Amino acid sequence: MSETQPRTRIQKKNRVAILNAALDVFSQFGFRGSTLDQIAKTSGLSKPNLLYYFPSKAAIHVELLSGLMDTWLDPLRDLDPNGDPKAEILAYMRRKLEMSRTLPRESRLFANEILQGAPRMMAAIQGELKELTDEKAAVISGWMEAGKIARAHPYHLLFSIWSLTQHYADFDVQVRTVLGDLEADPFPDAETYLETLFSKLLTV
Amino acid sequence: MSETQPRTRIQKKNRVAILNAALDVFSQFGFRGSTLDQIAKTSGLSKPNLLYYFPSKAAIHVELLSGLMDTWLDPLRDLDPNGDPKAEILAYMRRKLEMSRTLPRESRLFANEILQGAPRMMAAIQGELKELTDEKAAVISGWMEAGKIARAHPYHLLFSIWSLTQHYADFDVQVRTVLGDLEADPFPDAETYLETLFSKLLTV
DNA sequence: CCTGATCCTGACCAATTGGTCAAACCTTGC
DNA sequence: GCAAGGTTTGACCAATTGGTCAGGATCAGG
Repeated sequence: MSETQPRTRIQKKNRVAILNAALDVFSQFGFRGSTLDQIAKTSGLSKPNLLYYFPSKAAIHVELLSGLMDTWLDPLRDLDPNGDPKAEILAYMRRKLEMSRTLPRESRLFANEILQGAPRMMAAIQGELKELTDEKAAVISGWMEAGKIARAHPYHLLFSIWSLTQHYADFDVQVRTVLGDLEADPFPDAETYLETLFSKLLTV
Repeated sequence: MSETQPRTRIQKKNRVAILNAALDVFSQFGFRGSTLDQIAKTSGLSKPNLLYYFPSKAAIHVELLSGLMDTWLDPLRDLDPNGDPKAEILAYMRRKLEMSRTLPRESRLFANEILQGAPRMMAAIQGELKELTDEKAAVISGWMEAGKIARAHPYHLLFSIWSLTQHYADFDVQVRTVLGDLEADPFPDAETYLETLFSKLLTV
């Protein structure tokens, strides 16, 4: 069944299991590097059974990506034009960092897609993402012109928040290896560091 | 021939052509997502001919990666313990940003490898990269303790330089799309922004 | 407990994959 | 200009790929 709305409890359970397994696999190997057999084995279902719930490998990927963009933009949507400028931007950074901690696979899925030139996400980037970014960049520009925070390129400011926070999900292996302790949690120190970085940048 | 040293001019030319094509393909699709046929077509050689110069697909990938780590660490090696602290760190950031501009495929190849858990690069990360990072983090720590620059977590400072500069290569499509003009060069503004960011962070 | 719908599987398929090989084709140095 | 080695290729192979299908197993409702 290729229906978007699961009809039975079995459908609900298995679709979740498939998407979860597919997220594991796609986020690590990208679309072309992933196979239905890997997803089947990871989900515990048979390959023909995957294709009973989704019409194709591409359909599974699209389903993951289409759900992703919404989640991805949530922290930015919450940036409040009426809040305290510096506090709002720092809170946004913290929400993005929290997403990297709790949803690292989603971050990697996104990174993989962009690395490949965003073949299946171009529309969402040109649409939702660009529109929201334009809107919030304008808000930030307003704050700067009003002298509430220091001047800086608003788009590159947003890029830097994306880059710095997602780095801790996408380059997790590198971060942990360089820090030496594979088990230790790098996020507390990262948060402190990033708070200082942006606090100094934005202080007039 | 799988020899590392090309013996004839034809060998030299074709090995370069193959590695160049492989860099194109691997940097976009990762190891598993790339095929010998793609590399063959991109390089203009036949598939059996590829395998005359390299023993396997994996050997081409390894050759690219082993050359990469050295290039990758060059800018950090040049960080001079005897130079002016703030100027040295800013210059390091500029060198890294310049590498993202001139070697975006290498940056993406690296990103792809790390995203997949660094299966073929773990040794280099635990070795060369960690050692050099430890060494330079100690230098930076020394500068901070001497009051030459403001205190900040030295490792996360380096992570932030890596993350911010590589972002402009790895997420190029997104950056250009959000900025609106696909043709425009985002790097000048990026450099100005990053100079401000790190200048403010490091000023005591 | 029966029947219709849902769910699942083994067997299968054509295309693509990484890789081999013998034979033919070039270069190069004498 | 001719051998000897270097280069290239078409034909081929076994394994893997995404996907199909007929039929059997299981479930839900009456």
